[in-house]
Amino acid sequence: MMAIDRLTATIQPVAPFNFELTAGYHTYFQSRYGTDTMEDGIYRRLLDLGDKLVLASVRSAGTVDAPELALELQGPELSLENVDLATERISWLLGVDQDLAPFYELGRADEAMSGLVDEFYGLHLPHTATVFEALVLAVLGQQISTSVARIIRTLLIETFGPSADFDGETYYAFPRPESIWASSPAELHTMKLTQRKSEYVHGLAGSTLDTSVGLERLGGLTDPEIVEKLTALRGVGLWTAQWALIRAVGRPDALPLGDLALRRVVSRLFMDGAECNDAQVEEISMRWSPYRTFATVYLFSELRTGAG
DNA sequence: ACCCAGGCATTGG
DNA sequence: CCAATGCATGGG
Repeated sequence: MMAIDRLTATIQPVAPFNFELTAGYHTYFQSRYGTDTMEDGIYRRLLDLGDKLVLASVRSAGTVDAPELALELQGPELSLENVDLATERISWLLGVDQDLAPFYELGRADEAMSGLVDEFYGLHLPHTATVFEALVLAVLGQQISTSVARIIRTLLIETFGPSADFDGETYYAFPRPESIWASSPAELHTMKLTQRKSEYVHGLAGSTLDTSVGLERLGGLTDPEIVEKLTALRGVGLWTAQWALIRAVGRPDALPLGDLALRRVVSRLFMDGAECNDAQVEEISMRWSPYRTFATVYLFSELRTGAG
């Protein structure tokens, strides 16, 4: 058995950075959501570095306006290279490099958004580790309640995700596309996915493994180019593509039109509760452009915390 | 027992 | 081109 190393590193996010809110958004403000846990002020995630699995434990070592994160890594024979890569991954997962100031300037212009900016001051936007992860999570969540989606996500992760034990606990990373591809739509169907979604998820694994598609290399493309590429995949519509822009690519001006919950929260906060359609959501959203991603996440934070 | 939930592709007019 | 339909499942 290989020896387990324990190394530490520090991360300095761009201020303001509220660690509890940002990690909490990742876990839907619960102690565990999918691959992520948040307990006793410590955010944990198992990082899949390819050749080894490393458990990252992150806690705040600063304040919202002078933020610092203390990162502890556990894994077999950790090299300095491993530490650098893991630090980079955690920085991306927690969106530490985002500058919230331009969005806050826009957001303070209207009363409702101004309230959210105050309430969630320092919330950065967490990211997924891969585009594949964002797409699969979005597809699983299509049309069903978040509580059902959560059960299915956990089942998929614990069935197909790489796992490792640390201090008597088992941790899971998000399934690799290879594992899903090696499965079958029929097997996925037994895991509470619809037959359709089983085909979508299996197909997404195949597309990710097909390097000519370039799913994990979207960085050089414009938003519309990314949307076009993603919506060409079966199971990926505009809503899913926009969430991928937000969660996986980190683009600042995406908007998941078609989202039922988004319509509801916009209706409540900006239309006196009157029902609204996507066209109205889009019109209202323009006041936050080019930072509609931030606006979207702050609106969803309102839902996830059960506020309002 | 019903109805709905952070959509999507498919089908039929 | 637009409207209607089925989908799996847990919670209200």
